[in-house]
Amino acid sequence: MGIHGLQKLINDHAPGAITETEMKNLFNRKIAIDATMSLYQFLIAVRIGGEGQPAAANLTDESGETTSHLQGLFHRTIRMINNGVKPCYVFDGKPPDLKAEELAKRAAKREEAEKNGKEATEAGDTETIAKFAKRTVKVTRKHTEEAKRLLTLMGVPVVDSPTEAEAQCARMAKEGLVYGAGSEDMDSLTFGASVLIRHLTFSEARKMPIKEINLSVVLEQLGLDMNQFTDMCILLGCDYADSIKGIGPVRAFDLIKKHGSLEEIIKNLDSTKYPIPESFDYVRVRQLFKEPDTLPASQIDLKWKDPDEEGLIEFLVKEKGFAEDRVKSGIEKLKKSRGTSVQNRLDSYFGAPVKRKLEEPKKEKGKGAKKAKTGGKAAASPVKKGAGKKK
DNA sequence: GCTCTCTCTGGAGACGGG
DNA sequence: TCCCGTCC
DNA sequence: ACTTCCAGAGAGAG
Repeated sequence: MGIHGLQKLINDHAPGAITETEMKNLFNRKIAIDATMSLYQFLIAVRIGGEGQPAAANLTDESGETTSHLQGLFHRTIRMINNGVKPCYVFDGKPPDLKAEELAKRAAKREEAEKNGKEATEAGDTETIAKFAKRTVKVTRKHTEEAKRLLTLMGVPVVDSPTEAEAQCARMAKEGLVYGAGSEDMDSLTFGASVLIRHLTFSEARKMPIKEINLSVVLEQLGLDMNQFTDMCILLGCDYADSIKGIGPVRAFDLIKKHGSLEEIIKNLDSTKYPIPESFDYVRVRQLFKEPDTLPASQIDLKWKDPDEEGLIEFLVKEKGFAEDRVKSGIEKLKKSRGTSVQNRLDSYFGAPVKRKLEEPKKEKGKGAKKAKTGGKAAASPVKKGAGKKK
């Protein structure tokens, strides 16, 4: 997924488009997130390492149904909301035709893995079973429905995209419905997202910084318009077409600057030196990036609500076997964060004074590590960040 | 010297008790 | 603050 | 998608 080498090209030629943001810059920001990608990650990652464990070592409820996606989604979403972010999750619809080839490849791979897994099961080879389990991971309709139910109970809006969620997120950002698209995929920019936010899954300070990439600055600093940028992305290599051997980031950028469009580039390219691959239907790919089948902002209504406490207990604790105290503490974080966010919005609307009573130093029980969000702007920058950096 | 390709490396969810 | 067992 | 994938860094080929 993504555009090959685009991150580096932007690093090199449009560094001003990249901002390392702090959490406060995302406070009250609405961000559209590809839900399917997130669920996939959780299904892959949230597992019990299986020495002697049964094969599919996901977290499960009593009846053996997987709950890894719910566990991951619940906590990650709480984390974001707890930091003032307003996430909405966008779900995939039908994939575009141009992706059929790519999807067929993936399906074949999965089938092969399933076959191997089955043979291992018959042989009772638990190690091999576990090995192939991760390759057969697939986000099912059931996972999706459960994720939507959970998010709705949490008061988080969900959006159904007609086609690719990534394209829908981009359009929502483009049309100003949200601040940006939260994704690791650079093709968000090719789909026209005004702002792409990478490494949003901030795990406190121990992880990578959050990076914002601003599309208009990218275009400005590269000296390209959006059509030229799109053509360059196709040249770099995307999910929907093969790339041309021998054309990398440097030549792609050069060529688009020189000729302005793929038509002109191909016309002027030495085809013996750089043969055009057969499946290089750049006209259709260009069209797909430019006008993907997505909903306009006017047809989407985003509302963040208070969590349904009873509903969450019923779903997560009674049906899915989550620990009640953990779910309750999660709900408390949601309620508290929402209160803060509403309060803050009213404050800024009415020009309220700085003084507030929300200065509880303990954001979590017992852990004073995080800076208490005092009302004043005491320049309370967490200075102690770059601690254990040994390398 | 420049550019692409190859190879190697490291990291890949989140929580929380100790 | 980090490590690592656990989350379900 | 961890028996993989990706990004970054450095070496080497054209």
